[in-house]
Amino acid sequence: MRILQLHSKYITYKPVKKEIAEAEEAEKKESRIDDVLVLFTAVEKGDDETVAAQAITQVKAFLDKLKMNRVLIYPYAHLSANLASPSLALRVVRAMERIAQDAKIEAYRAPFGWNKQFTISVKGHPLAEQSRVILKEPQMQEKVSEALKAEEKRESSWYVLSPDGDIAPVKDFDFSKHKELAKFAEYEISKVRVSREMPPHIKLMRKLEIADYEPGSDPGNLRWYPKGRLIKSLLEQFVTTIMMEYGAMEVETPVMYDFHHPTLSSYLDRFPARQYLIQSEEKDLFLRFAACFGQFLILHDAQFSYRQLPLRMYELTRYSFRREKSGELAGLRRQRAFTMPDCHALCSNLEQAKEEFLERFNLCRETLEGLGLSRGDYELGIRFTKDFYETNKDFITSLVRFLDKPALVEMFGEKILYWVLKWEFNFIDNQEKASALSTDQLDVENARRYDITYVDHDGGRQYPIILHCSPSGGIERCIYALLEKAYKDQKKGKPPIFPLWLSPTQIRVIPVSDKFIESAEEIAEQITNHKLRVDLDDRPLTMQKKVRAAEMEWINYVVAIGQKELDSGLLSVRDRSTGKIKDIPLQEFLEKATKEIQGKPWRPLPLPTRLSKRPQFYG
RNA sequence: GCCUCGGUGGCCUAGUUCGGUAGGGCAUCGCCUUGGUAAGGCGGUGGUCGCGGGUUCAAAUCCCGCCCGAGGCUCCA
Repeated sequence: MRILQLHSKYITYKPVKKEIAEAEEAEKKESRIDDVLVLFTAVEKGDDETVAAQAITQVKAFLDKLKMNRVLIYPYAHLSANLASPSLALRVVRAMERIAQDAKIEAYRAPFGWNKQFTISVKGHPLAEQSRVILKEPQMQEKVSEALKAEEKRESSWYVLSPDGDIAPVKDFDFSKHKELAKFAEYEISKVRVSREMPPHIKLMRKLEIADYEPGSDPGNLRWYPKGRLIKSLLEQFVTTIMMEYGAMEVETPVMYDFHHPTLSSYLDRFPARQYLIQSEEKDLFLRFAACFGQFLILHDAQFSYRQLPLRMYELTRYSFRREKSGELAGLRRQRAFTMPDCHALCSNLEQAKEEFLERFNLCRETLEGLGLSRGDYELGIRFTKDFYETNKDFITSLVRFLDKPALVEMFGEKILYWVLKWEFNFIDNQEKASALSTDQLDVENARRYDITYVDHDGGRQYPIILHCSPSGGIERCIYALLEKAYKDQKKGKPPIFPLWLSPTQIRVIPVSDKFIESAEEIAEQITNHKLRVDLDDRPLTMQKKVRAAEMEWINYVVAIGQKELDSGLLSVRDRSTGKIKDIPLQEFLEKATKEIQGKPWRPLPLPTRLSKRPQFYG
């Protein structure tokens, strides 16, 4: 028996004419049923009442889950090429109706054997559309055991792996010195959280005029204000530079792909509900959710041999699209359109892959360090198959040793996805939720799927091992982590602050009265010449108020200009990180600030230098 | 998508229990003040109380539907 099950707002149907001699008697009149689970049902050879009962049991379970109780059994032959005889089929659908009514389900049935006209409105939630195949008992057992096996495979167990190689089940590990790891384990394993607050970073992303929700778009597609665009752009530039230095070749690939492309569709079949779909002329297209597609298609067509391996390819995807469920979207933590650096490396064999993997692990650590997240700010999660661990213990432990703190481990009985080893750096936020930043995977499957081959020593074709890495994770998510970290600092009594290189305004010059605006402007110009982002508060406000405004914007250095400075030649610099005011010569201050941002990308101030000329985007 | 809670000038918020002229603070604009490191003073503009419908003499307030947000569930390359 095959059932196409549709949770519908309503269905209307009207018998038009009898199709077969055995058709039931029915009136040619339209029926309408609201809020109903429609079961388009095809009865196949070998089905009987036990199959009908089995079908209703499954449907009942589903109804309970959706808290509804109304079904329409709609005989629909087109689902199967192996139909039962009409007389048997009629018997079976009648049995379904009866069994359903016995189970206290409000059951309706469309007449059998008629050509019917119908209109249906299907609800949009993920469970609304399902198909079922129900087989007779003996075959079913086989099916069930297969399903069970699949279930077993999916089962994983949790451990903590220490730098010395000790691996202990999570319940036996002493977390007293590893509070953040405990939170991570809690989140990953039990996923129990209670929070009624708005995530702090969402308030901050608005208050600091970084980004905001865009009501004119789809949820999870953000608008970026000038300051946010600057921060994001600096991070993008930073990560891209690291990738180029690592030896990756930067490419750019399309954001949309043919839904029916032979190679892509097999990959896509595994994530049918998660894409944005668009139509153009006759084509069905989907928006990419990572850079894999474009890079793999390039690599499929490219010519290369073992001599060019490892081969590294990189793209900063602006954007990657994932149509996450609306309830899962949260500010800068998770969007439907996000920016992800994605780097693949093709390796000739496991040995080379392992070496490459370690190099990238270190690179990821440096990347996070550079953007202001140190070892203490994230937790390592490692996932692998049992087999892979058994044969590569030292290698896996070496990852943990690199970071020099225990990692949470998820071990799988068998390979269920395309990778055998994967790790992530996870940031734990103020609500004790964990989000992956950097990640790398060791993929032993997709080269075959995409038919990516290299020429080996002997001239034969080989499938490479593919590593998939995002050195920083989503760029938006990096900003989320920085904001949440700042909020953590604030709770501890430290001033929240950005690393200097990421601050939209690094230095603010405040004239103590408007007599000094001109002198302040001259100072500001000198600072700008040193590639520092400086602005000037020329508004007719009191000095105190301007200082307050600067502090609320998280500006790293505030420089006051008045008669005193002009006389002494020293600058009066307020340092946000310490709250102290120091009088130092301009040159010395410039050297200090320049040193602080050494080696990091720079972009000019994204707003008018004079505050009086600026719009207010929020608040 | 489901369940729960919420939505009041650009921002924060009082008022909703028990229906009766929407009130305050910040920001913005104007005037006074020209200042020394986290809020100087006075005055003005700005709201069909998320949207649509209903009940009522009367709705921010009660009822229904929808939109948006948060939390939970589910899902998560």
